Amino acid sequence: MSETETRKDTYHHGHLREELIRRGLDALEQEGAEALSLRALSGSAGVSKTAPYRHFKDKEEFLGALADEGYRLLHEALAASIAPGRKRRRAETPVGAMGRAYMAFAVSRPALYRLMNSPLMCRLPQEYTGWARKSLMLLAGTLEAARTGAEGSPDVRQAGPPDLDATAAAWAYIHGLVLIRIDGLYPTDLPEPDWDRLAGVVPELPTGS
Amino acid sequence: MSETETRKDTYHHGHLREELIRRGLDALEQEGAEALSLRALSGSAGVSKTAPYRHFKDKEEFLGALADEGYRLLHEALAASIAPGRKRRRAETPVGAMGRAYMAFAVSRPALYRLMNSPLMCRLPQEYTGWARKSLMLLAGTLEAARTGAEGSPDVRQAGPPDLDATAAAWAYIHGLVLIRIDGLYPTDLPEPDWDRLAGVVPELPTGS
DNA sequence: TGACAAGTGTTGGCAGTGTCAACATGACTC
DNA sequence: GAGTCATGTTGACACTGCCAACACTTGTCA
Repeated sequence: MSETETRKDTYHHGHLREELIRRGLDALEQEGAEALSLRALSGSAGVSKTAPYRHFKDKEEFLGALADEGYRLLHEALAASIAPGRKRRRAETPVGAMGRAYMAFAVSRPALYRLMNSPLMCRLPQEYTGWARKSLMLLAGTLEAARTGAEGSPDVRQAGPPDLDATAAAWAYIHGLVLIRIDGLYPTDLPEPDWDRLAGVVPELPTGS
Repeated sequence: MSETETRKDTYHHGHLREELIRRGLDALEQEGAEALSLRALSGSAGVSKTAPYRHFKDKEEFLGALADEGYRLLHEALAASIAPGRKRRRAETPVGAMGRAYMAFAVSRPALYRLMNSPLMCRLPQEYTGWARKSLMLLAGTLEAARTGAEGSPDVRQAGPPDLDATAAAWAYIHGLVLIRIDGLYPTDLPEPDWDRLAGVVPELPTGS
């Protein structure tokens, strides 16, 4: 029996839901999303193959729980990147710092990042998309603070209606950048872009019609 | 028997490979990539479940063939968007026209677009990535022509070494924009961005370190 | 023309998956 | 202490990708 496996000595596991999510996050990066199997996960947790169905309606809902946890971690990382006390690179803007933190998160958990941004998300009930929403709003608030010249910690509540097109554009840029990198889409025989620098310079969208 | 099905009257099908690809592209958009099954495809083509394995090593290679065909179509669409005779919107740049064509392609075949940009691509042998490479180079050439002020049809061969970081940035922007749209990631309770406009204004990357 | 080889399609089978219905166990409540 | 409910188990079904062995057709070359 591998040391990563546990055997339950009681009929009821106790924290199966949490353990499945924890093991799911591990397996995601280890084996990839395609290979992630509820049965295998149950087995390694020491419960029967159908035990997960007491906690999740189906596999999709389980993946939703993983994604939600991913967004919680992402939100944490983004918030930390612009925390007041944090030491900054010279001439680094909050938007740039957040872009780099976003990139770092995705690179550290590529399979989870993919899952978090898969079409599955829009089919999920709201209870699984709370952190996703918060993460996007944190980005929007930071962009808005930069646009209106407000320094310090951004607060989306006081900044008035943000420029949502600009938010979408900045999000698109960093999202695309991250995916091209972690999916290995950039041709390997070309000199590799400086991903980290690019993540730090979120381009400006030409305004107008 | 459905009219979309065929029954072969000879032992050998004759054009099974082509038919599988054609049906695969259809099924991809109809049922989604997750539900795409070689067995079901074989069945609807009127051959046995293992017949595809005479033409493709495994499912991944089949998906690679679909993606390659997708990139051929994308290249076709991008090239048409900047063709000399084509009528242009007022004040539309070649880069903008190409961005809009890129968006239109992805929206018309979202599942195929996702497949074309999945991590699978970097595991594929070169014979399946030719059109992908050509498409990216077409984008790079158009960006380079815009950057150096050359008008008319871009030719990556004569433009000298392109600014690959700028290419990666522009690609990232439009790629991210497309994915956020087709994957339905943008919160539905917020006013929807003007995707088509955004696709037409590829932002400028601040130069320098 | 006829033997042979290569290409293509078929059959049966294996291991693995998600999911369901029926049942078992244990913890919590009155 | 009885009953209820959450949680875990067993067995089964339909489905998948893929493999080995076999069958049919076509083309090649003496």
